[in-house]
Amino acid sequence: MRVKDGRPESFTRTARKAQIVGCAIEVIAEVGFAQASIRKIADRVGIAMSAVLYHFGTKDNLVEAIIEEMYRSTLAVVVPAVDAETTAADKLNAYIRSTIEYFGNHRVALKALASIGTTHQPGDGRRVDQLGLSPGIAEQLVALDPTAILQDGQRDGEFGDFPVASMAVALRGAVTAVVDKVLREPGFDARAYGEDLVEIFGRAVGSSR
Amino acid sequence: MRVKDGRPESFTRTARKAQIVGCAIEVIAEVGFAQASIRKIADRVGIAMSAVLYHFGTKDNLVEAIIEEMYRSTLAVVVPAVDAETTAADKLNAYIRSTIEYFGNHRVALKALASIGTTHQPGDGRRVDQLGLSPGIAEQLVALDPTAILQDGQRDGEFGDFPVASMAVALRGAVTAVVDKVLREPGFDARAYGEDLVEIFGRAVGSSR
Amino acid sequence: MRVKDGRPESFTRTARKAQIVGCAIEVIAEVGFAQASIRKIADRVGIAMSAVLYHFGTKDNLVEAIIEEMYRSTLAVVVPAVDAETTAADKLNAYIRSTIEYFGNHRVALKALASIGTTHQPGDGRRVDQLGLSPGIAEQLVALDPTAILQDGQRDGEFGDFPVASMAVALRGAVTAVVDKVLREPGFDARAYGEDLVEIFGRAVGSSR
Amino acid sequence: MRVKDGRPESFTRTARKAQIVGCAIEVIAEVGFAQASIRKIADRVGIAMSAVLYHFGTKDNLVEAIIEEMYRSTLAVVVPAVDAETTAADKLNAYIRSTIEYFGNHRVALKALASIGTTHQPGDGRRVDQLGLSPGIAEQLVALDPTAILQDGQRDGEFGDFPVASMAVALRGAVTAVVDKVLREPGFDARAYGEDLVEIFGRAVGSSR
DNA sequence: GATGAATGAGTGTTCATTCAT
DNA sequence: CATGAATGAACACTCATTCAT
Repeated sequence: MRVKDGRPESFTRTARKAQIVGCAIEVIAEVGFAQASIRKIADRVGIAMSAVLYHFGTKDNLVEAIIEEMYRSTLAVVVPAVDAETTAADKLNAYIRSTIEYFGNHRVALKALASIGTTHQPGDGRRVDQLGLSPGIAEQLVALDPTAILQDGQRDGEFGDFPVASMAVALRGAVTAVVDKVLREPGFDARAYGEDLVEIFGRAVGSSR
Repeated sequence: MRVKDGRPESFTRTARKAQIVGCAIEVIAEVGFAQASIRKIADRVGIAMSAVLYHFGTKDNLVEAIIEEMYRSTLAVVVPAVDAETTAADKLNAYIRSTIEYFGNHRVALKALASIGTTHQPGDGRRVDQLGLSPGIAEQLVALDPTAILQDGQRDGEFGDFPVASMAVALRGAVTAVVDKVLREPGFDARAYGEDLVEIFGRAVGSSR
Repeated sequence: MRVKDGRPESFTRTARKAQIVGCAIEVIAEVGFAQASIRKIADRVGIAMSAVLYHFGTKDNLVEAIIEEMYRSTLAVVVPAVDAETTAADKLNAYIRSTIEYFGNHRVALKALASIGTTHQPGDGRRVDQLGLSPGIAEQLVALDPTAILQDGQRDGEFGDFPVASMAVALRGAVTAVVDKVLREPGFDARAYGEDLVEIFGRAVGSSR
Repeated sequence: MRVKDGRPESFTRTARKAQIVGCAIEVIAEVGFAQASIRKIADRVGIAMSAVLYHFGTKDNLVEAIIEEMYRSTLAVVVPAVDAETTAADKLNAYIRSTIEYFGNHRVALKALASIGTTHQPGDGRRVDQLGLSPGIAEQLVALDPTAILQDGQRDGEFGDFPVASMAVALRGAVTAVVDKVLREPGFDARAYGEDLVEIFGRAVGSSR
């Protein structure tokens, strides 16, 4: 609607939008999504409430921009880390370590995302996990699911026998648990927990190494 | 409020409150906490909006009652199951199985609770995880943390060597992951996942059995 | 939604709603529908803006109530007047006189209705001329169309030969024109205009009288 | 504004303004005046919203330009048609036919004008029917009032006896009624209705022809 | 015990207008 | 000539809460 032609956004505009997204994440993390009104977000940026809507048109669009930004930054950390390894075991460990490292470094954004995830209901029919999936993002997103790594490891005989699907669910659950921990206990040592997970799941998959 | 003396609540009153709590859980699960207004809850019960407030005084109080009810019903399933067993390994398995069974059977309530957990912000200073902790509940609540079981198993030589704290976090994460699964995939087989978890964590704790 | 059972509205409620409808008509007539906000209407009544929405739920509902009220009061004047006559010529004259008399006496309401008619766009798919048609109203509404009278008069030989459909359109146009006149020229003598119309259209239909 | 000296508008400028007026008419006809924002109009033209204001300074000015344009085009059709005739009866018929023909051919513009007429309220004190009266227009405007024709016809004995003022009002009402018809019933045959009006009012004025 | 009426604070959104470039 | 950024006022609507009955 706002985009009449294919011309890319101006630099100024992109910067402003990034600034707004950043402030929105902070506000949501602090007061929760339900209490994070556009006005409060605008106040944090230091602009008028209508300026936020000028840039995003809708609160839904702003939320989508936030989610997309979260995907982008997560992938930027996890994908290179996993791709740098060759064996399944090393990839699995890289997955665990990089994810947990990211979680440890982005507590505020995570808190915001968690709040959005369970609270927000998009105006169009979409579910909240269908937001932010711009073309570039969607194809990379499989990288955040460890299922492929587990399958490869089993096929190549690197790992022992275990139910892959359940192992993947358990692994993602154990990794995601760090978010809660990190939010509730500011002093929680995410890195150490990551190392422990490497050991625990190393044993669970029966790594032959 | 209105309870000037120590006289316990009348039966009618208790029943009404339970009914309201039940409907509130349903509504919250369906539309999310942020959209679950007192009016919608009252409509579901079939009474006037002000009747809800007559019973609970405040929305915060209603939320607290919901959370307390959730704790109570969870504990009623998990505690007996764990207590029925004697060895640490059996207790651990009972913990996993009963928790997951409960999660599988109370999807609606879980959805509501998840929505409350990340959305609600009590009017008084308290955090959302400090709600619903009436005296009877609080002392039982350790039962929902597997740390004790893991420690006992290690002390008695039933389990091998592993970082207890991290294992507990991972275990709770893996168990809790079933909530997401169950909410997103209506056909998800929670029981089977529970059995897989028994096997996976059996190996992870190096059960000498 | 608000109506849980079939119980009719309380007297107080009905009176309040009528009062609001009345004030809304005044405000719309004065500033035009587009500028007639709920707040301004509430201010005129002397209640809070949210009280208006408490009673009508939606601005659309309020508009519909206004239109229904207009239909009701118009019909209450025109229908008895026409029914009191027997010959087609007398019915035609009664139609012209009663309609114009009503228009002369309800300038404010007419102005409001005219503004609504061309400005308002209901939120649901309906067109503005489909609003306010509660069962009791809809069936009486044909009485506001002179076509039947013209046809009867022609069939019975009371009137001469003329194109009925076009005559009906012209007649309604000539009658409705009084609204503009009356609104623009406060001193306009509607009654005299009505008598002139009786004469003009008497000649046009070739009344054999 | 910006026109410091008496220099007339440049050709480009005039063309742009005409283009904007044209698009504005379309948009207003489609969504109604109340919903026709400057942005939507600008989008239709394919220019920036602020460009519209650059040309007209104010929305009120744009509206005035629209109304003036409507007057101009109506007069361009009706005036020559009436002037081409010599007798009062012929002038009357030419008035009816040309007006209705114009209405039949400019439904979109009429819809827009009708919406403006009842919705718009100019910022300065003026009424909406005082807009668009640039010097050239104002003096010609009497041509749209059939009163003079009726008077001449009566004076010269061409017409019979009837109340001139009321006849003029009725005639304009009957003619204007075609606008409603044409807007509501896309298939309405305006030309045939015009011929019927010629007959009906021919009889009503007692044309001695 | 329970209700209907009413309220004030807050929500997202639209809009005409201004201004530096 | 024309634009994009920004604004403040207004809008319809939702909500938890109060209170007399």
